[in-house]
Amino acid sequence: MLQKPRGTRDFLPDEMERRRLIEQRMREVSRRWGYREVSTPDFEHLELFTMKSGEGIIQEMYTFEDKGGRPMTLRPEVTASVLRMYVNEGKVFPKPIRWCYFADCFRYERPQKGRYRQFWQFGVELIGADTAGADAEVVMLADDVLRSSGVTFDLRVGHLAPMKHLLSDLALGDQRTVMACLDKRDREALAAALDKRGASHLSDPLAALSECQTVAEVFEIAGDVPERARIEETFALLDSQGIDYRPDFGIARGLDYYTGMVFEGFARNLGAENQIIGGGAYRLAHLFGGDDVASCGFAIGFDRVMVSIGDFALAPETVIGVVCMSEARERGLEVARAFRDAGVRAEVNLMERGMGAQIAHAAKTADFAVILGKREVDAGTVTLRNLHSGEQQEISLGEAVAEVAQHGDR
RNA sequence: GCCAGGGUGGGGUAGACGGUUAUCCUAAGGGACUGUGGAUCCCUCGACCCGGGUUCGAAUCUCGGCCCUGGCCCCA
Repeated sequence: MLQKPRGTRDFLPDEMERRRLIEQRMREVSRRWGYREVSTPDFEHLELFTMKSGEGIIQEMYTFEDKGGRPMTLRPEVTASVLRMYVNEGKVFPKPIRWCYFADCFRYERPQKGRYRQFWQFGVELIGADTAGADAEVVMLADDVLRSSGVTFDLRVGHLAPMKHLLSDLALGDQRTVMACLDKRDREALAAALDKRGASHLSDPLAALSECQTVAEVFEIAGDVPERARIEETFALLDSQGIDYRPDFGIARGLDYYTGMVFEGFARNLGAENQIIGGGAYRLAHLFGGDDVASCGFAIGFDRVMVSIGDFALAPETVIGVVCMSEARERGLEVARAFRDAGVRAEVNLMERGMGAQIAHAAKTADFAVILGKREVDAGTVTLRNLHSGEQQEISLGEAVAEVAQHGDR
């Protein structure tokens, strides 16, 4: 049998409804903060992503040439596209710009728990506000969105400035290597990397930086960095709103374009792939030919959130099954339409089965059966049978619709 | 790319010193039943992941691949 491609998934209706529900909550929370949804192409010029992240990521992407020989790729993430869109057509909008998105992305990686080759991200980008308030808003929104989904998570917020300040004597490439060790919490590799570069004296301060429980401790170690006021203000804003997070100045996020505040979130009940959100302040627009505008955003691994919260019961929906004998087929369509017009999900019989079999089927899939035979057609009535209680009555169509509507959801 | 464990009808499974027509449950479709229920009974549908090898004979042994699950690396 033909299999679906590796790392992809099929979603049955129950799961699709759960996904739509959570997705909708995320959108709704973002909307309330003023973040309006945007959409960008599913594929882009390959160059967009190599400009942002380097050539090395090509092997992780679904790249192809279009029929004109242009190098293209299915998007591996959304931030680059949104910033490209900003440069293309968003520059004239009043700042700050608040956008959100929900989109599937593609990466050619080894699938494992919570990691798929086609996966969905919900994210926001706040463009054009270079302030502590902007940094704090993005973290607070992330917290709000994640809470709305019902996922249980730990949030860690940091800033790159103290770490970079300590590493300022090292070459840029060396800084990156050391920061990667820090990000991974690999103290041995960290010590080795520093030793090799004649910077062993930084080992203890850097390790201590990762362990800091408060912002005050950070500056005892890193000294009075220029970003100090902004960092203190950002964290004070988070504290003032009771956001549940831990300061973590060991977060490096490994990427060149992050410029200041960075944060991550982890689901408590997932395995190796437990990071469900990552974000921070960055500068990208200038790479795509725009102004060097400050931005801040996050991306949530939607599928991991869904894995983390697991299956949950959906709100039941009242369903009626139209049971009709062959002489009532057209009447059955009229009756179904009346229920649909009233907002009720109505399914007509299509199987040319006997009445007993139709009712048996309706009993499995519906809450009410609306029975139509010669008698009802002649009398202009319907027989409404409650499939839970077994009670039934022969009444007018209008009365039946009212009865079902009043019943509400199961 | 690497490591470990797996793969039998749609779902769940039995069968493994190699040997009849591959077991059972469930789901689905039909019938008993042309005006009333999920019961019961009967029938039907439907599987050994793919390919090579060993063998008279492979679901079973062997090799390779694919896929799944988890982990490593990576994680924009």
